[in-house]
Amino acid sequence: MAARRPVDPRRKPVQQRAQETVDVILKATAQVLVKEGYDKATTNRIAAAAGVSIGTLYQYFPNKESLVVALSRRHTDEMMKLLSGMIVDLRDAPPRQATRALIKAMCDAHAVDPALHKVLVEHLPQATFFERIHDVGHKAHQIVRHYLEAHRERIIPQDLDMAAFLVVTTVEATTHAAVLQRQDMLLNDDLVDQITRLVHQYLFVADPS
Amino acid sequence: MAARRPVDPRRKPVQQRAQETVDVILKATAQVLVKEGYDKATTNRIAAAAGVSIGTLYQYFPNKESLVVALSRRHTDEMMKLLSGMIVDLRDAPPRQATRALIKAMCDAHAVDPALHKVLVEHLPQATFFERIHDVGHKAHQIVRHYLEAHRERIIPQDLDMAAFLVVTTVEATTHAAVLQRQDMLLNDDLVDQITRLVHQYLFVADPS
Amino acid sequence: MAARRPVDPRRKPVQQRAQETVDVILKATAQVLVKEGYDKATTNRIAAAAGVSIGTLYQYFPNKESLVVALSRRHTDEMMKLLSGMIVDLRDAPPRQATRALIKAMCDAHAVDPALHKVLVEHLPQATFFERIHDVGHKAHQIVRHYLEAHRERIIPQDLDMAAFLVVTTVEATTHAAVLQRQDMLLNDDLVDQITRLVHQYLFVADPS
Amino acid sequence: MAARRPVDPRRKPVQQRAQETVDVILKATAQVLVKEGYDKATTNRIAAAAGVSIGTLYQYFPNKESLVVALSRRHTDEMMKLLSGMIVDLRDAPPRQATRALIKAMCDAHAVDPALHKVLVEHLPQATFFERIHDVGHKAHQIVRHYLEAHRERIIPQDLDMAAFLVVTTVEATTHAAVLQRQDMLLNDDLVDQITRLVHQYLFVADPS
DNA sequence: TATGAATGAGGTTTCATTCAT
DNA sequence: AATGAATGAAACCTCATTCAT
Repeated sequence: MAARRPVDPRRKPVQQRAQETVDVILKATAQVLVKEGYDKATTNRIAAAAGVSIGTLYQYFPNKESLVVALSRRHTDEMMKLLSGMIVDLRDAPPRQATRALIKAMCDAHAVDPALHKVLVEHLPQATFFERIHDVGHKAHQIVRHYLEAHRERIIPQDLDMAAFLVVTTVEATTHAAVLQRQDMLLNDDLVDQITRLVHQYLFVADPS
Repeated sequence: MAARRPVDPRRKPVQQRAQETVDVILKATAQVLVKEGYDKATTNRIAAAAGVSIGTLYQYFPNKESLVVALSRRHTDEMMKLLSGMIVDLRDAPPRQATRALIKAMCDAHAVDPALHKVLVEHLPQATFFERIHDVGHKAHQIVRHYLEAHRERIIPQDLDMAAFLVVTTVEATTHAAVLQRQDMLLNDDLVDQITRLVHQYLFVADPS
Repeated sequence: MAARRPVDPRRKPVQQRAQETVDVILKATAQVLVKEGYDKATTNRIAAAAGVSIGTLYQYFPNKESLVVALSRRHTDEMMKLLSGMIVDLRDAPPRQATRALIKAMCDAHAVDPALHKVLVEHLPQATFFERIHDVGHKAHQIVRHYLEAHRERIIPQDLDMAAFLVVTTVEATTHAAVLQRQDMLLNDDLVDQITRLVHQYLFVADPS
Repeated sequence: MAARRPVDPRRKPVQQRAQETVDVILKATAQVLVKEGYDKATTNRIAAAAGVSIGTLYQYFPNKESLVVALSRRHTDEMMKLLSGMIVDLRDAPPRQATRALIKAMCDAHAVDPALHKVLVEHLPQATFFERIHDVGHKAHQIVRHYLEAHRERIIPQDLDMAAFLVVTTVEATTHAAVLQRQDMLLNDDLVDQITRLVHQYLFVADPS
């Protein structure tokens, strides 16, 4: 097994100014990643975009990977925050509202920075990848799984694990694709309504709710 | 607009031996891409894996990108062939069979070489990407769209374009994810059954079929 | 038209040390060009001769051609400086002195670094070539042309343009050849005297001066 | 000293067809050298231009240099032929006619293939260079030198060697430059007249001839 | 004799990273 | 803390040349 390289920030910025520098560097990283693509995102270009010297960049990040990892942490933290709100709402909500809440939350989460999300998903090395980005999917899977178990009596599919897998995959893919390719569909609630019906009819027995 | 670099093969192999060499190089490209990842897939490594000299590689491919493009053409051609079979089956099939056929075909298409498919999807430059890989999705979208229009009277969703988008995205994402992450689910027909029901209930009014 | 590659220096050195490095690299370029010839003057060899790493060389020059172009700019600037001095001397000088001044200036200009001059003249791509090196000849042509017009009444040839062409070509070729092949002839003033008479008798009607 | 590589043709073509092949290859070499420049004149490109395979080219020429050398031999042979005619004419001609003949011959010689001449002069390695191309200048120098000695009593310059150097350099440079840059001047005899007077007045004491 | 596939040394160039200032 | 000059391994790619067919 290859030796893992350090990915943690090199030094904790304590001063106000230093914290701002880190912020500027990460913002520049995101911008360059999205605008120029992963291959063109060299450390020198990022430093230039941030308006700091390459030396300064290496004061805070020991290598290029650590930059991307730090950025992905920030990004997934934001997505997670939105999904966490959902957990609370979901707990005891009736099926249709729960489904809607899941989809809404997924839309919001993917709307944080869809282009950056795409680049990060595609280019983070697998290890780091699972560690952070896939957490979003993984967390969603667990939430859904628990919900299904709690409402087992109303659920059509027998295999709850497979059902959770299908639901999460479907919701994630459709919201992600919509955000990336069909932003026009997000202007009103039609798309959310449709996905809701797609999932709801699959999961739940007919119900007057 | 940035100048596009050439991606077309440099010289058509005329001798038998040369055709074999091209084949060996592309097979090595696929292997290295999958096993080592895009960034580690250097032309020298590919040439070594193919057992030819670096010069031989450049006899047939003008640059690294052209290698990947040629490989993606082969790959998408194979996927397309499987999807094309579907068109015929779909034409006049009743809803449930048509849905099943779509999902089966998608599963088969993604099963061609899922790991390679993932690398190609993630790393092909956008322009080339849309030209070939996305063709698969695009073609599927059109097939489904036509089918929905032909059976409009039985379809629940009003917006057929959105419906086609949701169905294709869902089927593609779930089959792709299953192939990549949950190959255990593909051993029997359970997953296909589930996806079929997911899509069928969404699209079609209840029917004794 | 083929796309021109960049030839301008990549980064303006701001620190003292960097300016010295650029200087060292250009000096090494000249040395290697002269001693080894154009084809053997690889960037690696130049970097080695300069005692810097290949990466340092590419910090300041985006490609090999830009190195040669920068060097030719330096070289022609020096030659031009010497010719510019001539303009002043020539203005109102009587024929014989003017002729002598022209030849002297040409000798001095070609003596700057004759071996380098030869390599540059022979290998610079045409576009760049005309832009800089040929400027020397072009400038000389215009100076002579103006002088001839100003003294038309004493000039034998009718076609002043052709006369200027002949004079400049002759003076340039003879001084250049002398500097390159017959440096012994430059030890005293004999050669300059001879060229002076060659040109003077051709241009001017007999005169007691 | 570096070991000299063979430059002689590898095998004397004996059959009719083989002789034609050699001819085609050399013509292609000249064409590519002139149209594409020395650097772009690769052996593969030359073979392609000649319509033969690279292997065939190497049947007749052991390496690239030998190609260029063979071409330069052909070229200088043609130029020499034109100059040789001059020798006879010159022998006992009176000064003005002799001068004119020299200049005419030089014009003719440089008109053989001026663009090719330029490429060859600039790129042939020095050793080969002096051996063949400079022979033209050298031969001209000797002819002129002999003529001057034979007519010493009418010659103004004392140093006949220097005079011959000046005359040959001047005539060569002006005819060469005219052929390359000012072909319009060659349409009538004006230029030849002017060069003739330039040289004649320099060399010879006034004479009623 | 002719072919063209194959070779690989060696060229140009990039970019993550270090370190003296 | 910040700078930016310097590094060099390693990437991409070319082209003179060989050799099996």
